[in-house]
Amino acid sequence: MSSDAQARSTRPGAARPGGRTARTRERVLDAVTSLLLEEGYEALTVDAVAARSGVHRTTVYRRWRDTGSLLADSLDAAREQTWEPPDTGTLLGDLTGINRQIVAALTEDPSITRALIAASFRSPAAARALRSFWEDRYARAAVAVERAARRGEAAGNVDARTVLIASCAPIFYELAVMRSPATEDIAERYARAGVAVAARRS
Amino acid sequence: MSSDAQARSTRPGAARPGGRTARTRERVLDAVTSLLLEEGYEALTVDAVAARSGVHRTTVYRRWRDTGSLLADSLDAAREQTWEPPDTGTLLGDLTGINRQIVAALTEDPSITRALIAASFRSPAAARALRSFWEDRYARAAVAVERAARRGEAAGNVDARTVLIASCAPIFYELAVMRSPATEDIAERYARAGVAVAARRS
DNA sequence: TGGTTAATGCTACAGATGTAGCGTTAGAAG
DNA sequence: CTTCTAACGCTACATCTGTAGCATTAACCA
Repeated sequence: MSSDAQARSTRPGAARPGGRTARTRERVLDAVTSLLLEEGYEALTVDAVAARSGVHRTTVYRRWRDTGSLLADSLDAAREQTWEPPDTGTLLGDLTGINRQIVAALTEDPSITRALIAASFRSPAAARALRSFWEDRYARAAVAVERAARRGEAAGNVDARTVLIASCAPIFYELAVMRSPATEDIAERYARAGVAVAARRS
Repeated sequence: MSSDAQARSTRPGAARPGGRTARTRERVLDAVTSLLLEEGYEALTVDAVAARSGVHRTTVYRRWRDTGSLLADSLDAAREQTWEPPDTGTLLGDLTGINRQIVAALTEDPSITRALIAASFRSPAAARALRSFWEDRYARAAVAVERAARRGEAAGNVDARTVLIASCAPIFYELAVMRSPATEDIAERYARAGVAVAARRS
């Protein structure tokens, strides 16, 4: 399910998905990923993508509208659908593991996750992609909270998403919004916050 | 202390702060605030600010460099330095009150806070202003956690900033990053997360 | 009061965003 | 193999960003 599948139902690519259209799409998205890796998000301009892909810039604008859509579609194409949360035997361990992945995603260079967040403020398509990606992650990670409840680490009536947000949101906030330097313990510190929320009976 | 005071020590405004320089600054910052209120953040272009203020666009670029700096300087000029956290008698009440203020700031239209976050991804000056503003708020709000510790609601050795981030970060995350719709209970829900973190002995 | 020069005004330029109109090419169907 | 037309290529345009160089104005000091 592509992030602009709806758009493509009335825009280029719907009536003739074969041959040239698919080739254009592949060349453009390849250019996006290579540009991101080699030059970073600042260099991801429509002009640069067009030049590198050999596809004309007006065609890129017609099909993707802005760099946020390009980024969203590129991530969408490369997305692994098999992510599962770690299962370490304790809620603290599971949440710490998830947080470590987020820390890594936000501090790597170039950080696609940070690029997507930045793009989301200018591009509705990027905002939708960001939101759906993480909502999917939280839905998949809910099982970690349910396991904790069965072990007695979490209250039975606790909302899994609230626990996960309590654990993850401070990581996004510190590293992506406030750009605080990443400390060694940040993943575990806020995982403990998630544990505290889970344990609290409401 | 202005957000680009350092810049102005070597750039326009340092040697001749009187008369014309001050007038130019005032006219430009007035144009920024009125543009923000009337047209929103998307309309806040250097060209529009220059046109409205009557100051030439190259002068705006010379003194502020980008719209993020304009925004940061404008906020800085209007900033009230007297904020204090609510004192309701319970930690939950205090944190809920703080969160309600953040919810209001992020959902009002136009939201200057959201505009500043958006700008921070493109403008170092805006990023600095955002960070310093909220660090100041957390420092001032720490007293609420200390009061809670004296009442026995919080562990004595708990880090106040961690509690505040646990309470506030999910609000920023949901409303500013993920753009989830604001629910009625969101302020209190994550204030409870802060309370849980505070109560937990570490 | 006049001289110095900081600060501003102005023109020009290079690059990026995003759109409009029209010509061209190549899938898809008969 | 021919026809139709979706998708693409191309040119042109308007707007915005950000910078460079030079002319002009007005603050500040002697």
